[in-house]
Amino acid sequence: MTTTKNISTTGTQFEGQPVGKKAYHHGDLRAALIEATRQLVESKGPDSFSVSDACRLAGVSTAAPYKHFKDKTEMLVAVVLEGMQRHRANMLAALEGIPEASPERITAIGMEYVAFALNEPGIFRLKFGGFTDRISDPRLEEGGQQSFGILLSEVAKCRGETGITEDVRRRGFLLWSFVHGLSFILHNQGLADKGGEFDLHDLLEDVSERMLS
Amino acid sequence: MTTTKNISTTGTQFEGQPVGKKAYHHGDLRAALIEATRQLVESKGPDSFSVSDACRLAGVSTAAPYKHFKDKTEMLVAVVLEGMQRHRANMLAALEGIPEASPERITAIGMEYVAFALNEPGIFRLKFGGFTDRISDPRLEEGGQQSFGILLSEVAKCRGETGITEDVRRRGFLLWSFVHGLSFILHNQGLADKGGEFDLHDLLEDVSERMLS
DNA sequence: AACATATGTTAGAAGTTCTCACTTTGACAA
DNA sequence: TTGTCAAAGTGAGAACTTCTAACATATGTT
Repeated sequence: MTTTKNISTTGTQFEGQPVGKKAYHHGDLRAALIEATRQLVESKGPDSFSVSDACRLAGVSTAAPYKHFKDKTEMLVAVVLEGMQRHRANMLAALEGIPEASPERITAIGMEYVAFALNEPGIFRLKFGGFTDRISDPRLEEGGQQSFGILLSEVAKCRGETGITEDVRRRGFLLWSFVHGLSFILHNQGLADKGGEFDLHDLLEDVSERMLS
Repeated sequence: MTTTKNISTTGTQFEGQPVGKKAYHHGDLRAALIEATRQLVESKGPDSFSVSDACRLAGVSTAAPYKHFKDKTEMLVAVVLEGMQRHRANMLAALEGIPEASPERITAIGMEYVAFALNEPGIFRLKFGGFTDRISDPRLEEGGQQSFGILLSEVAKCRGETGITEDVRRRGFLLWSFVHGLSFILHNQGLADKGGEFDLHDLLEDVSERMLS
């Protein structure tokens, strides 16, 4: 540690902050730590993530995070919650421009679901790989319900229903199971062996139609 | 640590071992550690598993495992491999007595797959939750292929094919995705919310028929 | 019986999470 | 403008981890 003067590495430096001098207070350490955690989870994998690594990346002492998070778990949960929001936003965006009540909308949701698993495997694992199993956080619960709700509403429209009937829930559940499993398999195996030979869009279209008829 | 004389807690004591006196050598520490690891993974969850806990449970020093396993990861892999063998055996056993070339055989495999996820959630998570992603062990690879092979062979028979055609592989892959996703969802949520309202056997039967026709 | 090998043990290095007492800073009231 | 307080940093260290190194003790082969 040779530098007492130091150029900020965060990019979130406040305007009034003199450049070339390290601020004692960070500005927005919470956000910086979440971003550092996200990066590390993606690059090293959730298992290898350590709070100390995140501190090193953010350029603060190892005690600093505990002013913003209860513990390591809460840091990871924060990253998951942020990821889920992006995931939902992506799925909604994927529906833009696709005719209402068409199975293609279901396919589009599935494509986006798989894309998230492949593009952000670290967060996907944290969210669905069991890490959250023993954590009862209403925000995690609620986020999952919302995502499922998007799918259910599309299924209802495709089936010509106005509400979420039991039949809609059942078909939605089956579709969700399939897309979830497909995502996990591709996520695990990186398209290498099983499944890699098939066109993703074809598979999703196929299943959407089978499940809606 | 008050006892120098100690009754073996492992149940795998050798016959010649005088009862009431702790042996310096364990007898089969490798197996005992695998069993301890399995128990802890199921009771505390894979994330909370520590080698030291396993040592305490097996009644040996924390350095002992390293005579049998390269590191912590290798201990967990050993547990996964043993679990996969049981999983395969269960699936094959579930087929007994079910008429050949009937979709009910596919359903039976699915039921067993889900049962494993619910009965041995710790191992299920280790195997499929991403832990093995960065581990390239041919035995893990091979085990997965074998399980998938069981399904493929049943699909082929149902479709009246003699070999594993592309159509068979495609249907098998779709079925597997579904069952895998279903297992994961039920595993995560313990049947609590989504999906718990439906009869498992019905769902599997439904999907098997949709995918085979 | 003796020796080589396998399989234990203790001690400890390096790294982890998290707490505690302390310091610095920004904000706001007087 | 200035004094004070709360928020948000710091360093030190306790308790735990994984894993290594050096040593001790059984086992089985000759």
